[in-house]
Amino acid sequence: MTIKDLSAKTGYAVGTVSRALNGHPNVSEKARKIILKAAKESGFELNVNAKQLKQTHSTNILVIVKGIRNELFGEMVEIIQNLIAQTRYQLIVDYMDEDLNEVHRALQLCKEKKPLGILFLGGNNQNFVRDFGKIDIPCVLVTNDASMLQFHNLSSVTTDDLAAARCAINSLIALGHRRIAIIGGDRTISDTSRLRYEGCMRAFAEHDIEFDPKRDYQGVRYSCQDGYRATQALLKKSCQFTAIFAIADVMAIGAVRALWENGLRVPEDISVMGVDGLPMGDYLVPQLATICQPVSQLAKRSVEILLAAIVDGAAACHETVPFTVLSRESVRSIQI
Amino acid sequence: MTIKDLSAKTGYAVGTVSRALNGHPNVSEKARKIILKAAKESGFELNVNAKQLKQTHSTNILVIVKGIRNELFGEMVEIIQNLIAQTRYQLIVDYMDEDLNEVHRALQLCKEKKPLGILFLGGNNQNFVRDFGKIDIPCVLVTNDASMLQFHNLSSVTTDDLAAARCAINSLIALGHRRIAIIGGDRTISDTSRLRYEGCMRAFAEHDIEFDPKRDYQGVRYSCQDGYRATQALLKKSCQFTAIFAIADVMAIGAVRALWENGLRVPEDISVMGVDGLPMGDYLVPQLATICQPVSQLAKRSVEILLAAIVDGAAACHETVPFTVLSRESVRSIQI
DNA sequence: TTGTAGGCGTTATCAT
DNA sequence: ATGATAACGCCTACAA
Repeated sequence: MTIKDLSAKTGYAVGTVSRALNGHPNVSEKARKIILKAAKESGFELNVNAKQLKQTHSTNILVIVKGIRNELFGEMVEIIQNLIAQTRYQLIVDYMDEDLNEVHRALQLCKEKKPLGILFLGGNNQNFVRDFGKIDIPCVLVTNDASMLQFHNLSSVTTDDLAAARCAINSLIALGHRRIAIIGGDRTISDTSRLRYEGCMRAFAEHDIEFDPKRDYQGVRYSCQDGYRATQALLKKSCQFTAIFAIADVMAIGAVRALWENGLRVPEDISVMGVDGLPMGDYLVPQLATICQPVSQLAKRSVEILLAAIVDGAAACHETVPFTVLSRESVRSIQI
Repeated sequence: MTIKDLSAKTGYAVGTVSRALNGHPNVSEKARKIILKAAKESGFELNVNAKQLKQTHSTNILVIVKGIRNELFGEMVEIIQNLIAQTRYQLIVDYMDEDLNEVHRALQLCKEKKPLGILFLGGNNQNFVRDFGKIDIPCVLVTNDASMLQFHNLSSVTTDDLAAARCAINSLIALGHRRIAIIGGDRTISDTSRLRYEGCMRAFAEHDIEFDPKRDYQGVRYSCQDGYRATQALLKKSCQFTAIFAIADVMAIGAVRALWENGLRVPEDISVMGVDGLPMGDYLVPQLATICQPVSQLAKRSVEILLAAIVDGAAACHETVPFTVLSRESVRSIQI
């Protein structure tokens, strides 16, 4: 079943059929009705490949999600879906492995889907430096700052990772903590990990607190298990710290367990703080203190910025949306 | 950049270029080398649309994942990736919304990608009953039993949801529990929810335990928040139960919190058991008792069955892989 | 082994 | 408003 068959069936030429099916103007109400009815009756669907092969531009907006397992991205995709559904554009969501190059993927999908713009959820600045030049449609990098990259068509919307970590540490310091252990990520791979580490160091420096990374820092992957192991390692080296700051909630969850197994209670003996604001954190015992990324705002601003660029040709811009400190049960004051 | 350009560049005809690029036989070693080199140098990539438009069959295997948020599926996709990577096939993963029709989606993707077979991760039997007849390639439905459907090209690999729930209840009964509250899902929508509920009823019946669904059952959605709310509702009606069985770990997590807020400790006052075997369950305090789905086995058998059908034309079959009871800290014996 | 040419189903550009 | 027709980039007979 092709538009040719539909053309034969209705008596209209293929061109008219195509226009009717695509909602183009210059089709009489009568023709449109007849053609749409015939299409529906025969269960006809446009051949995507042929369509995309021929089309020079679409009304597609592309979201490339790097890291399927990231819960925040799941939430954001949903919000973006809803936002785009209210426009005349179509959203295409593409999930890809964390270890592949998202810019290559984007390039490929540009050829294939001819999108008007791209939203990158997660990404590695290095990949952008190398290959983004070949992309010429408006893009927004979400959760990674791209202001340094200076591409005229690449915006970014982020929370200030450095400030967030600094704020977390500061809030612990304000509660009287001086020896704070840190569970981080791989700073050589992840910009976020690097910035959060940097933020911690900044906070320590501001309060003249000496921090010994050899003793009080572990760099691991984003998982409960790694948070657990990191904490075991920290405890083995020294258990003089009064708080742990983990740069991801899942790590913090593992940390709480490890502490518990070593006879240390949270927050009575040790305070624990995470980052992300996972919905689940609210339901743990104790509730997990965390720095909450404003997921819906990130999504909203990203879409707005992308649409402005697509519709009005707005220039690239780089925005920061504010985080919030959720000081919940897993931290306590040790002020005298 | 098209194969025409490549043809001009290398002096070979487009036909030869196409054959070389696709690893077809009847291309001289010399030609292949020259063409591949030219392609690499110019960063050439085949136009997917044109290719798929023309192709009558591919070496694609398709995975349709229904429910992005399901953590188990995330794990399974990874395993499937690795398994397929060792074959001569290419894996295409498609994530779709929980509330859309996966068989429609499959039909669409069949036209577009011309896959040799499909793996459905999650799915609703009703959708299959209605529309699966139009699909004529081997398929495997994972985590939903399709034996009743009797399609010659639809296999299924499942854990026995009914038996799993029955086993969970039985294990609680064995520990001395008689009044067990249940947090379930929507039985009208989800086969899994229905079967698990059924399993619970079976266990109660076998032990001559009366179960009052009005009092001790709540049907909600799969989330911490819903588990929390369901538990609040249960407690409001009666707090005579000694255990809660939640048909998903995330619900169980919410339940623990709700109990705690009502001054009830787990497992001292109330035992809590979930289903799924989320990795995180191991790191909670208390560790969450659960029925563990054998994710890697589900994935492995599914792939094996699909490949057997594709390669050898093996008949459809319906397999059950065994679950395991993880009796962890969140349950305790109340035997006298 | 290599070249040639037709066609996949659609959109887009003309002309009507 | 509609019709005819030329691409889009590739694959695949078939011919050489």
